[in-house]
Amino acid sequence: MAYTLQSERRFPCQLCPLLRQPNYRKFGKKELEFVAGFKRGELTVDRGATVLGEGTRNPHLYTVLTGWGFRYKLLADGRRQIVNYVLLGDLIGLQGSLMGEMQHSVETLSPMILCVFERGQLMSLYREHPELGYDLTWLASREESILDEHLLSVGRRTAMERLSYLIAFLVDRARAAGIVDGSSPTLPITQTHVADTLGLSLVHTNKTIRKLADRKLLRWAERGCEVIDGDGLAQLARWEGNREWIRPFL
Amino acid sequence: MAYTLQSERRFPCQLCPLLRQPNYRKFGKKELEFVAGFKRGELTVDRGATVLGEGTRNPHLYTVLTGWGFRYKLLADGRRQIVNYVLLGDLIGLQGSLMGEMQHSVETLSPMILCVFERGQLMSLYREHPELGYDLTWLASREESILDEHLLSVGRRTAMERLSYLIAFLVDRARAAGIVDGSSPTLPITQTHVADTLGLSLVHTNKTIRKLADRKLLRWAERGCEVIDGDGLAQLARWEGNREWIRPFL
DNA sequence: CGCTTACTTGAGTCTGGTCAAACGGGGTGG
DNA sequence: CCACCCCGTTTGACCAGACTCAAGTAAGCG
Repeated sequence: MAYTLQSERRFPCQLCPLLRQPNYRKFGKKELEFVAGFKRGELTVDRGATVLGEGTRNPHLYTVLTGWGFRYKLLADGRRQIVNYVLLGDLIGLQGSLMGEMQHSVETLSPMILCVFERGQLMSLYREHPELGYDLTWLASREESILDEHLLSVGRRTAMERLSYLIAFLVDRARAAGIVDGSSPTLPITQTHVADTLGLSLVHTNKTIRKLADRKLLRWAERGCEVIDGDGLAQLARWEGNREWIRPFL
Repeated sequence: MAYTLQSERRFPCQLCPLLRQPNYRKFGKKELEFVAGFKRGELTVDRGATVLGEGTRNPHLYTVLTGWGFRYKLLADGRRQIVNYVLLGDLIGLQGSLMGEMQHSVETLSPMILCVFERGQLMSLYREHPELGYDLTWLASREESILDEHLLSVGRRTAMERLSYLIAFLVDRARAAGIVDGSSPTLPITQTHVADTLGLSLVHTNKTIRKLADRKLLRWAERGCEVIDGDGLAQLARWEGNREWIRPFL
Protein backbone atom coordinates (compact mmCIF):
# COMPACT_ATOMS: atom_id res chain seq x y z
CA MET A 1 0.00 0.00 0.00
CA ALA A 2 1.66 3.20 -1.12
CA TYR A 3 0.70 6.52 0.31
CA THR A 4 2.10 9.58 -1.34
CA LEU A 5 1.59 13.05 0.04
CA GLN A 6 2.46 15.52 -2.62
CA SER A 7 3.41 19.09 -2.00
CA GLU A 8 3.46 19.94 -5.67
CA ARG A 9 -0.09 19.76 -6.91
CA ARG A 10 -1.53 18.04 -9.86
CA PHE A 11 -4.81 19.81 -9.22
CA PRO A 12 -4.49 23.37 -7.96
CA CYS A 13 -7.94 24.48 -6.84
CA GLN A 14 -8.31 26.89 -9.73
CA LEU A 15 -8.09 23.91 -12.08
CA CYS A 16 -10.03 21.51 -9.86
CA PRO A 17 -11.65 18.85 -12.04
CA LEU A 18 -14.78 19.18 -9.93
CA LEU A 19 -15.34 22.69 -11.23
CA ARG A 20 -15.93 21.30 -14.67
CA GLN A 21 -18.65 18.86 -13.65
CA PRO A 22 -22.03 20.17 -14.74
CA ASN A 23 -23.99 19.14 -11.64
CA TYR A 24 -21.38 20.24 -9.14
CA ARG A 25 -22.00 23.74 -7.91
CA LYS A 26 -19.76 26.63 -8.86
CA PHE A 27 -17.65 28.67 -6.46
CA GLY A 28 -17.51 32.42 -6.07
CA LYS A 29 -14.04 33.86 -6.45
CA LYS A 30 -13.62 34.54 -2.73
CA GLU A 31 -14.82 31.11 -1.79
CA LEU A 32 -12.42 29.50 -4.20
CA GLU A 33 -9.56 31.47 -2.70
CA PHE A 34 -10.58 30.45 0.77
CA VAL A 35 -10.82 26.78 -0.11
CA ALA A 36 -7.46 27.00 -1.89
CA GLY A 37 -5.98 28.31 1.35
CA PHE A 38 -7.73 25.58 3.30
CA LYS A 39 -6.11 22.91 1.18
CA ARG A 40 -2.97 21.29 2.53
CA GLY A 41 -1.93 19.05 -0.31
CA GLU A 42 -2.87 15.97 -2.24
CA LEU A 43 -2.79 12.35 -1.20
CA THR A 44 -2.44 9.51 -3.68
CA VAL A 45 -3.30 5.98 -2.57
CA ASP A 46 -3.35 2.57 -4.23
CA ARG A 47 -6.30 0.28 -4.67
CA GLY A 48 -7.08 -1.57 -1.46
CA ALA A 49 -5.55 1.06 0.81
CA THR A 50 -7.17 2.18 4.06
CA VAL A 51 -7.62 5.93 3.96
CA LEU A 52 -9.08 6.29 7.45
CA GLY A 53 -9.39 3.72 10.22
CA GLU A 54 -12.18 3.27 12.77
CA GLY A 55 -11.08 4.50 16.18
CA THR A 56 -8.34 6.79 14.90
CA ARG A 57 -8.03 10.57 15.17
CA ASN A 58 -6.79 11.94 11.92
CA PRO A 59 -5.93 15.63 11.66
CA HIS A 60 -7.18 15.71 8.09
CA LEU A 61 -10.32 15.85 6.05
CA TYR A 62 -10.38 14.72 2.44
CA THR A 63 -12.29 15.31 -0.75
CA VAL A 64 -12.16 12.63 -3.44
CA LEU A 65 -10.66 13.93 -6.68
CA THR A 66 -10.44 10.63 -8.55
CA GLY A 67 -11.32 7.00 -7.87
CA TRP A 68 -13.78 4.89 -5.88
CA GLY A 69 -13.86 3.83 -2.25
CA PHE A 70 -16.18 2.59 0.46
CA ARG A 71 -16.98 3.22 4.12
CA TYR A 72 -17.45 0.23 6.43
CA LYS A 73 -17.67 -0.97 10.00
CA LEU A 74 -16.51 -4.25 11.54
CA LEU A 75 -17.75 -6.41 14.39
CA ALA A 76 -15.21 -7.90 16.78
CA ASP A 77 -15.29 -11.28 15.02
CA GLY A 78 -14.65 -9.81 11.60
CA ARG A 79 -18.14 -9.54 10.16
CA ARG A 80 -18.06 -6.51 7.89
CA GLN A 81 -20.80 -4.11 6.82
CA ILE A 82 -20.18 -1.65 4.03
CA VAL A 83 -22.35 1.38 4.77
CA ASN A 84 -21.75 3.52 1.71
CA TYR A 85 -19.46 4.28 -1.20
CA VAL A 86 -17.40 7.41 -1.83
CA LEU A 87 -16.55 8.95 -5.14
CA LEU A 88 -15.83 12.21 -6.94
CA GLY A 89 -16.41 15.20 -4.69
CA ASP A 90 -17.37 13.28 -1.57
CA LEU A 91 -15.99 14.47 1.72
CA ILE A 92 -14.28 11.87 3.92
CA GLY A 93 -13.61 12.25 7.62
CA LEU A 94 -16.15 14.93 8.50
CA GLN A 95 -17.76 12.73 11.13
CA GLY A 96 -14.40 12.17 12.77
CA SER A 97 -13.59 15.85 12.64
CA LEU A 98 -16.75 16.75 14.50
CA MET A 99 -17.00 13.90 16.96
CA GLY A 100 -13.28 13.35 17.56
CA GLU A 101 -12.81 9.71 16.67
CA MET A 102 -13.66 7.94 13.42
CA GLN A 103 -16.56 5.55 13.86
CA HIS A 104 -15.94 3.79 10.56
CA SER A 105 -13.12 3.01 8.13
CA VAL A 106 -12.62 4.00 4.52
CA GLU A 107 -10.90 1.81 1.93
CA THR A 108 -10.26 2.35 -1.76
CA LEU A 109 -11.64 0.29 -4.67
CA SER A 110 -9.28 1.86 -7.19
CA PRO A 111 -6.27 4.14 -7.06
CA MET A 112 -7.45 7.41 -5.55
CA ILE A 113 -6.29 11.01 -5.38
CA LEU A 114 -7.57 13.02 -2.45
CA CYS A 115 -7.54 16.69 -1.66
CA VAL A 116 -6.28 17.15 1.92
CA PHE A 117 -7.72 19.70 4.35
CA GLU A 118 -6.89 20.59 7.93
CA ARG A 119 -9.39 19.55 10.56
CA GLY A 120 -8.43 22.37 12.88
CA GLN A 121 -9.46 25.05 10.40
CA LEU A 122 -13.02 23.86 10.10
CA MET A 123 -14.42 26.42 12.50
CA SER A 124 -12.87 29.28 10.54
CA LEU A 125 -14.68 27.97 7.48
CA TYR A 126 -17.99 28.36 9.30
CA ARG A 127 -17.04 31.82 10.48
CA GLU A 128 -15.68 33.23 7.27
CA HIS A 129 -17.90 31.46 4.74
CA PRO A 130 -21.29 30.59 6.17
CA GLU A 131 -22.44 29.30 2.79
CA LEU A 132 -19.70 26.69 2.88
CA GLY A 133 -20.80 25.73 6.38
CA TYR A 134 -24.30 25.30 5.02
CA ASP A 135 -22.89 23.11 2.27
CA LEU A 136 -21.19 20.86 4.80
CA THR A 137 -24.51 20.36 6.55
CA TRP A 138 -26.05 19.64 3.18
CA LEU A 139 -23.46 16.96 2.50
CA ALA A 140 -23.98 15.35 5.91
CA SER A 141 -27.71 15.46 5.38
CA ARG A 142 -27.46 13.83 1.98
CA GLU A 143 -25.35 11.06 3.46
CA GLU A 144 -28.06 10.59 6.05
CA SER A 145 -30.75 10.20 3.45
CA ILE A 146 -28.67 7.69 1.49
CA LEU A 147 -28.17 5.67 4.66
CA ASP A 148 -31.92 5.72 5.32
CA GLU A 149 -32.49 4.20 1.92
CA HIS A 150 -29.79 1.56 2.47
CA LEU A 151 -31.35 0.67 5.77
CA LEU A 152 -34.73 0.27 4.11
CA SER A 153 -33.04 -1.96 1.58
CA VAL A 154 -31.16 -4.22 3.97
CA GLY A 155 -34.07 -4.36 6.41
CA ARG A 156 -37.03 -4.85 4.12
CA ARG A 157 -36.12 -5.68 0.53
CA THR A 158 -35.58 -9.23 -0.71
CA ALA A 159 -32.13 -10.33 -1.91
CA MET A 160 -33.06 -9.71 -5.52
CA GLU A 161 -34.47 -6.26 -4.80
CA ARG A 162 -31.49 -5.32 -2.67
CA LEU A 163 -29.04 -6.23 -5.34
CA SER A 164 -31.01 -4.38 -8.01
CA TYR A 165 -31.23 -1.33 -5.80
CA LEU A 166 -27.52 -1.32 -5.03
CA ILE A 167 -26.42 -1.54 -8.62
CA ALA A 168 -28.96 1.03 -9.77
CA PHE A 169 -27.88 3.31 -6.94
CA LEU A 170 -24.20 3.05 -7.74
CA VAL A 171 -24.61 3.60 -11.45
CA ASP A 172 -26.82 6.60 -10.69
CA ARG A 173 -24.14 8.14 -8.52
CA ALA A 174 -21.43 7.42 -11.03
CA ARG A 175 -23.51 9.08 -13.73
CA ALA A 176 -24.20 12.12 -11.56
CA ALA A 177 -20.47 12.36 -10.93
CA GLY A 178 -19.83 12.18 -14.64
CA ILE A 179 -17.31 9.39 -14.24
CA VAL A 180 -18.94 6.74 -16.40
CA ASP A 181 -19.46 6.75 -20.05
CA GLY A 182 -21.97 5.41 -22.51
CA SER A 183 -24.65 2.84 -22.05
CA SER A 184 -22.96 0.02 -20.11
CA PRO A 185 -20.87 1.57 -17.36
CA THR A 186 -18.71 -0.70 -15.21
CA LEU A 187 -18.55 -0.53 -11.41
CA PRO A 188 -15.17 -1.47 -9.85
CA ILE A 189 -16.48 -3.79 -7.13
CA THR A 190 -16.17 -7.48 -6.31
CA GLN A 191 -18.99 -9.78 -5.25
CA THR A 192 -17.56 -9.74 -1.75
CA HIS A 193 -18.20 -6.00 -1.59
CA VAL A 194 -21.72 -6.50 -2.80
CA ALA A 195 -22.34 -9.19 -0.19
CA ASP A 196 -20.99 -7.02 2.62
CA THR A 197 -23.13 -4.11 1.48
CA LEU A 198 -26.35 -6.08 1.22
CA GLY A 199 -25.95 -8.08 4.40
CA LEU A 200 -25.92 -11.38 2.46
CA SER A 201 -23.45 -14.23 2.26
CA LEU A 202 -21.04 -14.36 -0.63
CA VAL A 203 -22.54 -17.56 -2.02
CA HIS A 204 -26.08 -16.29 -2.00
CA THR A 205 -24.96 -12.99 -3.48
CA ASN A 206 -23.34 -14.86 -6.32
CA LYS A 207 -26.49 -16.86 -7.03
CA THR A 208 -28.59 -13.71 -7.01
CA ILE A 209 -26.19 -11.97 -9.38
CA ARG A 210 -26.43 -14.94 -11.74
CA LYS A 211 -30.19 -14.54 -11.85
CA LEU A 212 -29.99 -10.86 -12.74
CA ALA A 213 -27.32 -11.66 -15.31
CA ASP A 214 -29.61 -14.31 -16.84
CA ARG A 215 -32.29 -11.65 -17.10
CA LYS A 216 -29.81 -9.47 -19.00
CA LEU A 217 -29.96 -6.61 -16.51
CA LEU A 218 -26.24 -6.76 -15.85
CA ARG A 219 -23.10 -8.68 -16.76
CA TRP A 220 -20.34 -9.60 -14.36
CA ALA A 221 -16.85 -8.84 -15.58
CA GLU A 222 -13.47 -9.40 -13.95
CA ARG A 223 -13.62 -7.36 -10.71
CA GLY A 224 -16.58 -5.39 -11.84
CA CYS A 225 -20.21 -5.13 -12.67
CA GLU A 226 -21.24 -4.02 -16.10
CA VAL A 227 -24.66 -2.44 -15.89
CA ILE A 228 -26.83 -3.16 -18.91
CA ASP A 229 -30.22 -1.90 -17.80
CA GLY A 230 -30.03 0.51 -14.88
CA ASP A 231 -33.67 1.55 -15.18
CA GLY A 232 -34.81 -2.03 -15.17
CA LEU A 233 -32.85 -2.62 -11.99
CA ALA A 234 -34.29 0.45 -10.29
CA GLN A 235 -37.77 -0.69 -11.25
CA LEU A 236 -37.20 -4.19 -9.93
CA ALA A 237 -36.10 -2.71 -6.62
CA ARG A 238 -39.02 -0.28 -6.58
CA TRP A 239 -36.51 2.49 -6.16
CA GLU A 240 -37.28 6.05 -7.09
CA GLY A 241 -33.75 7.12 -7.88
CA ASN A 242 -31.71 10.02 -6.56
CA ARG A 243 -33.23 13.19 -7.82
CA GLU A 244 -30.32 15.49 -7.32
CA TRP A 245 -29.61 18.43 -9.54
CA ILE A 246 -26.82 20.48 -8.16
CA ARG A 247 -24.61 19.37 -5.33
CA PRO A 248 -21.99 21.21 -3.31
CA PHE A 249 -18.49 19.99 -2.45
CA LEU A 250 -15.37 21.35 -0.86
CA MET B 1 -55.01 12.88 15.73
CA ALA B 2 -55.00 16.29 17.30
CA TYR B 3 -52.50 18.91 16.26
CA THR B 4 -52.33 22.05 18.30
CA LEU B 5 -50.19 25.00 17.32
CA GLN B 6 -49.87 27.28 20.26
CA SER B 7 -48.95 30.90 20.07
CA GLU B 8 -48.74 31.25 23.81
CA ARG B 9 -45.76 29.26 24.96
CA ARG B 10 -45.37 26.74 27.66
CA PHE B 11 -41.66 26.81 27.13
CA PRO B 12 -40.21 30.22 26.34
CA CYS B 13 -36.62 29.67 25.26
CA GLN B 14 -35.24 31.27 28.40
CA LEU B 15 -36.93 28.52 30.38
CA CYS B 16 -36.29 25.75 27.85
CA PRO B 17 -36.18 22.41 29.64
CA LEU B 18 -33.21 21.46 27.49
CA LEU B 19 -31.08 24.11 29.18
CA ARG B 20 -31.33 22.22 32.42
CA GLN B 21 -30.05 18.91 31.07
CA PRO B 22 -26.48 18.30 32.19
CA ASN B 23 -25.17 16.86 28.95
CA TYR B 24 -26.83 19.35 26.66
CA ARG B 25 -24.60 22.27 25.85
CA LYS B 26 -25.24 25.73 27.20
CA PHE B 27 -26.07 28.80 25.11
CA GLY B 28 -24.39 32.16 25.17
CA LYS B 29 -26.78 35.04 25.81
CA LYS B 30 -26.72 36.24 22.21
CA GLU B 31 -27.26 32.79 20.83
CA LEU B 32 -30.18 32.24 23.12
CA GLU B 33 -31.74 35.49 21.95
CA PHE B 34 -31.21 34.53 18.34
CA VAL B 35 -32.78 31.12 18.79
CA ALA B 36 -35.66 32.69 20.68
CA GLY B 37 -36.24 34.93 17.67
CA PHE B 38 -35.95 31.95 15.34
CA LYS B 39 -38.70 30.12 17.20
CA ARG B 40 -42.18 30.37 15.74
CA GLY B 41 -44.27 28.55 18.32
CA GLU B 42 -44.98 25.19 19.84
CA LEU B 43 -46.71 22.19 18.36
CA THR B 44 -48.46 19.59 20.49
CA VAL B 45 -49.32 16.23 18.96
CA ASP B 46 -50.97 13.03 20.20
CA ARG B 47 -49.45 9.60 20.28
CA GLY B 48 -49.55 7.98 16.85
CA ALA B 49 -49.59 11.26 14.95
CA THR B 50 -47.53 11.86 11.82
CA VAL B 51 -45.35 14.92 12.36
CA LEU B 52 -43.78 14.95 8.91
CA GLY B 53 -44.63 12.88 5.84
CA GLU B 54 -42.32 11.48 3.19
CA GLY B 55 -42.59 13.46 -0.01
CA THR B 56 -43.97 16.62 1.59
CA ARG B 57 -42.45 20.09 1.77
CA ASN B 58 -42.99 21.49 5.19
CA PRO B 59 -41.99 25.09 5.92
CA HIS B 60 -40.97 24.15 9.44
CA LEU B 61 -38.19 22.54 11.39
CA TYR B 62 -38.79 21.10 14.83
CA THR B 63 -36.94 20.34 18.02
CA VAL B 64 -38.40 17.74 20.36
CA LEU B 65 -39.21 19.20 23.78
CA THR B 66 -41.05 16.20 25.24
CA GLY B 67 -41.97 12.70 24.10
CA TRP B 68 -40.73 9.93 21.84
CA GLY B 69 -41.05 9.39 18.09
CA PHE B 70 -39.51 7.52 15.21
CA ARG B 71 -38.37 8.13 11.63
CA TYR B 72 -39.31 5.58 8.96
CA LYS B 73 -39.56 4.84 5.27
CA LEU B 74 -42.08 2.73 3.38
CA LEU B 75 -41.94 0.60 0.27
CA ALA B 76 -44.84 0.77 -2.19
CA ASP B 77 -46.40 -2.44 -0.86
CA GLY B 78 -46.37 -1.25 2.74
CA ARG B 79 -43.20 -2.83 4.08
CA ARG B 80 -41.91 -0.42 6.68
CA GLN B 81 -38.40 0.25 7.94
CA ILE B 82 -37.87 2.36 11.04
CA VAL B 83 -34.52 4.07 10.60
CA ASN B 84 -34.12 5.86 13.91
CA TYR B 85 -35.88 7.25 16.95
CA VAL B 86 -36.22 10.89 18.00
CA LEU B 87 -36.34 12.24 21.50
CA LEU B 88 -35.48 15.23 23.69
CA GLY B 89 -33.47 17.82 21.81
CA ASP B 90 -33.45 16.06 18.44
CA LEU B 91 -34.01 18.13 15.36
CA ILE B 92 -36.67 16.94 12.92
CA GLY B 93 -36.96 18.03 9.32
CA LEU B 94 -33.43 19.29 8.69
CA GLN B 95 -32.96 16.90 5.79
CA GLY B 96 -36.15 18.18 4.18
CA SER B 97 -35.11 21.79 4.76
CA LEU B 98 -31.87 21.29 2.94
CA MET B 99 -32.92 18.98 0.15
CA GLY B 100 -36.42 20.31 -0.41
CA GLU B 101 -38.58 17.26 0.07
CA MET B 102 -38.79 14.94 3.05
CA GLN B 103 -37.35 11.52 2.24
CA HIS B 104 -38.83 9.89 5.32
CA SER B 105 -41.75 10.24 7.72
CA VAL B 106 -41.83 10.93 11.44
CA GLU B 107 -44.47 9.51 13.79
CA THR B 108 -44.90 9.85 17.55
CA LEU B 109 -44.76 7.06 20.13
CA SER B 110 -46.17 9.25 22.88
CA PRO B 111 -47.73 12.69 23.10
CA MET B 112 -45.10 15.16 21.98
CA ILE B 113 -44.40 18.86 22.26
CA LEU B 114 -42.23 20.36 19.57
CA CYS B 115 -40.49 23.67 19.22
CA VAL B 116 -41.26 25.11 15.76
CA PHE B 117 -38.71 26.94 13.61
CA GLU B 118 -38.90 28.53 10.18
CA ARG B 119 -37.11 26.75 7.37
CA GLY B 120 -36.55 29.94 5.45
CA GLN B 121 -34.47 31.50 8.19
CA LEU B 122 -31.89 28.74 8.24
CA MET B 123 -29.38 30.61 6.12
CA SER B 124 -29.46 33.58 8.46
CA LEU B 125 -28.58 31.23 11.28
CA TYR B 126 -25.43 30.22 9.43
CA ARG B 127 -24.59 33.84 8.69
CA GLU B 128 -25.21 35.32 12.10
CA HIS B 129 -24.15 32.43 14.33
CA PRO B 130 -21.54 30.23 12.71
CA GLU B 131 -21.25 28.15 15.88
CA LEU B 132 -24.89 27.20 15.55
CA GLY B 133 -24.28 26.25 11.94
CA TYR B 134 -21.45 24.06 13.12
CA ASP B 135 -23.80 22.49 15.64
CA LEU B 136 -26.29 21.63 12.91
CA THR B 137 -23.55 19.83 11.01
CA TRP B 138 -22.64 18.08 14.23
CA LEU B 139 -26.20 16.88 14.66
CA ALA B 140 -26.42 15.63 11.09
CA SER B 141 -23.10 13.90 11.51
CA ARG B 142 -24.19 12.19 14.70
CA GLU B 143 -27.32 10.94 12.96
CA GLU B 144 -25.07 9.56 10.25
CA SER B 145 -22.96 7.64 12.72
CA ILE B 146 -26.05 6.20 14.41
CA LEU B 147 -27.34 5.05 11.04
CA ASP B 148 -24.00 3.41 10.28
CA GLU B 149 -24.32 1.40 13.46
CA HIS B 150 -27.92 0.43 12.67
CA LEU B 151 -26.88 -0.69 9.25
CA LEU B 152 -24.14 -2.84 10.75
CA SER B 153 -26.76 -4.28 13.04
CA VAL B 154 -29.41 -5.08 10.46
CA GLY B 155 -26.85 -6.28 7.94
CA ARG B 156 -24.55 -8.37 10.07
CA ARG B 157 -25.86 -9.10 13.54
CA THR B 158 -28.07 -12.11 14.39
CA ALA B 159 -31.65 -11.59 15.55
CA MET B 160 -30.65 -11.90 19.19
CA GLU B 161 -27.75 -9.47 18.82
CA ARG B 162 -29.85 -7.00 16.92
CA LEU B 163 -32.53 -6.94 19.54
CA SER B 164 -30.01 -6.57 22.34
CA TYR B 165 -28.30 -3.75 20.51
CA LEU B 166 -31.54 -1.90 19.85
CA ILE B 167 -32.72 -1.99 23.43
CA ALA B 168 -29.30 -1.08 24.80
CA PHE B 169 -29.09 1.75 22.28
CA LEU B 170 -32.49 3.18 23.16
CA VAL B 171 -31.98 3.02 26.89
CA ASP B 172 -28.60 4.68 26.44
CA ARG B 173 -30.14 7.54 24.53
CA ALA B 174 -32.95 7.90 27.02
CA ARG B 175 -30.42 8.06 29.85
CA ALA B 176 -28.30 10.63 28.03
CA ALA B 177 -31.46 12.68 27.54
CA GLY B 178 -32.23 12.38 31.22
CA ILE B 179 -35.75 11.20 30.54
CA VAL B 180 -35.63 7.87 32.33
CA ASP B 181 -35.31 7.20 35.98
CA GLY B 182 -33.82 4.54 38.19
CA SER B 183 -32.67 1.08 37.34
CA SER B 184 -35.42 -0.34 35.10
CA PRO B 185 -36.44 2.32 32.61
CA THR B 186 -39.34 1.62 30.27
CA LEU B 187 -39.28 2.28 26.52
CA PRO B 188 -42.64 3.25 24.93
CA ILE B 189 -42.51 0.91 21.93
CA THR B 190 -44.49 -2.09 20.69
CA GLN B 191 -43.06 -5.30 19.30
CA THR B 192 -44.18 -4.17 15.86
CA HIS B 193 -41.86 -1.18 16.13
CA VAL B 194 -39.02 -3.44 17.18
CA ALA B 195 -39.64 -5.77 14.25
CA ASP B 196 -39.74 -2.89 11.77
CA THR B 197 -36.51 -1.49 13.18
CA LEU B 198 -34.61 -4.76 13.11
CA GLY B 199 -35.81 -5.95 9.73
CA LEU B 200 -37.43 -9.05 11.28
CA SER B 201 -40.95 -10.45 11.19
CA LEU B 202 -43.24 -9.74 14.11
CA VAL B 203 -43.44 -13.40 15.06
CA HIS B 204 -39.74 -13.95 15.13
CA THR B 205 -39.24 -10.70 17.01
CA ASN B 206 -41.65 -11.91 19.66
CA LYS B 207 -39.84 -15.21 20.05
CA THR B 208 -36.50 -13.45 20.35
CA ILE B 209 -37.89 -11.08 22.96
CA ARG B 210 -39.15 -14.07 24.95
CA LYS B 211 -35.66 -15.51 25.02
CA LEU B 212 -34.13 -12.30 26.33
CA ALA B 213 -36.93 -12.03 28.86
CA ASP B 214 -36.21 -15.60 30.02
CA ARG B 215 -32.61 -14.58 30.52
CA LYS B 216 -33.82 -11.70 32.71
CA LEU B 217 -32.26 -9.01 30.55
CA LEU B 218 -35.58 -7.29 29.99
CA ARG B 219 -39.29 -7.60 30.75
CA TRP B 220 -42.09 -6.81 28.33
CA ALA B 221 -44.86 -4.64 29.73
CA GLU B 222 -48.07 -3.32 28.13
CA ARG B 223 -46.84 -1.29 25.12
CA GLY B 224 -43.33 -1.09 26.39
CA CYS B 225 -40.03 -2.67 27.19
CA GLU B 226 -38.71 -2.58 30.70
CA VAL B 227 -34.94 -2.78 30.60
CA ILE B 228 -33.45 -4.80 33.44
CA ASP B 229 -29.83 -5.18 32.39
CA GLY B 230 -28.75 -2.64 29.78
CA ASP B 231 -25.07 -3.50 30.11
CA GLY B 232 -25.78 -7.19 29.64
CA LEU B 233 -27.67 -6.38 26.46
CA ALA B 234 -24.88 -4.17 25.10
CA GLN B 235 -22.40 -6.93 25.81
CA LEU B 236 -24.51 -9.56 24.10
CA ALA B 237 -24.68 -7.35 21.01
CA ARG B 238 -20.95 -6.63 21.17
CA TRP B 239 -21.84 -2.96 21.15
CA GLU B 240 -19.50 -0.34 22.50
CA GLY B 241 -22.13 2.17 23.53
CA ASN B 242 -22.51 5.82 22.60
CA ARG B 243 -19.70 7.74 24.18
CA GLU B 244 -21.17 11.18 24.02
CA TRP B 245 -20.43 13.84 26.60
CA ILE B 246 -21.91 17.11 25.58
CA ARG B 247 -24.29 17.52 22.69
CA PRO B 248 -25.68 20.60 20.99
CA PHE B 249 -29.31 21.29 20.07
CA LEU B 250 -31.36 24.16 18.75
C1' DC C 1 4.79 -22.79 -12.10
C1' DG C 2 2.72 -22.38 -7.90
C1' DC C 3 -0.03 -19.13 -5.20
C1' DT C 4 -3.61 -16.05 -4.47
C1' DT C 5 -7.90 -13.76 -5.59
C1' DA C 6 -12.40 -13.90 -7.56
C1' DC C 7 -16.11 -16.37 -9.18
C1' DT C 8 -19.17 -20.69 -9.56
C1' DT C 9 -21.95 -24.47 -8.29
C1' DG C 10 -24.04 -28.29 -5.59
C1' DA C 11 -25.71 -30.39 -1.22
C1' DG C 12 -27.48 -30.16 3.15
C1' DT C 13 -28.83 -27.25 7.19
C1' DC C 14 -30.96 -23.70 9.88
C1' DT C 15 -32.46 -19.14 10.93
C1' DG C 16 -36.10 -16.65 10.34
C1' DG C 17 -40.63 -16.20 7.55
C1' DT C 18 -45.63 -17.35 6.86
C1' DC C 19 -49.98 -18.99 8.31
C1' DA C 20 -53.20 -19.70 11.81
C1' DA C 21 -55.28 -19.32 16.07
C1' DA C 22 -56.01 -17.73 20.61
C1' DC C 23 -55.87 -14.54 24.71
C1' DG C 24 -56.32 -10.35 27.51
C1' DG C 25 -57.27 -5.55 28.08
C1' DG C 26 -59.41 -1.27 26.79
C1' DG C 27 -62.78 1.25 24.39
C1' DT C 28 -67.47 1.74 22.51
C1' DG C 29 -72.05 1.40 20.94
C1' DG C 30 -76.39 -0.87 21.90
C1' DC D 1 -73.82 -3.57 31.73
C1' DC D 2 -72.59 -6.44 28.21
C1' DA D 3 -71.16 -7.80 23.66
C1' DC D 4 -68.05 -6.87 20.33
C1' DC D 5 -63.95 -5.42 18.32
C1' DC D 6 -59.40 -3.93 17.87
C1' DC D 7 -54.71 -3.92 19.24
C1' DG D 8 -50.82 -6.00 21.03
C1' DT D 9 -48.87 -10.22 22.42
C1' DT D 10 -48.14 -15.21 22.39
C1' DT D 11 -47.56 -19.92 20.56
C1' DG D 12 -47.43 -23.91 17.37
C1' DA D 13 -46.78 -25.99 12.79
C1' DC D 14 -44.81 -25.78 8.62
C1' DC D 15 -42.06 -23.62 4.88
C1' DA D 16 -38.39 -21.24 2.40
C1' DG D 17 -34.86 -18.01 1.71
C1' DA D 18 -30.42 -17.63 2.92
C1' DC D 19 -26.28 -19.78 5.22
C1' DT D 20 -22.39 -23.07 5.63
C1' DC D 21 -19.44 -26.36 3.83
C1' DA D 22 -17.02 -28.08 0.10
C1' DA D 23 -14.97 -28.28 -4.17
C1' DG D 24 -13.63 -26.68 -8.54
C1' DT D 25 -12.39 -23.21 -12.38
C1' DA D 26 -10.13 -19.28 -14.34
C1' DA D 27 -7.24 -15.33 -14.39
C1' DG D 28 -3.32 -12.63 -12.70
C1' DC D 29 1.23 -12.36 -10.69
C1' DG D 30 5.92 -13.00 -8.72
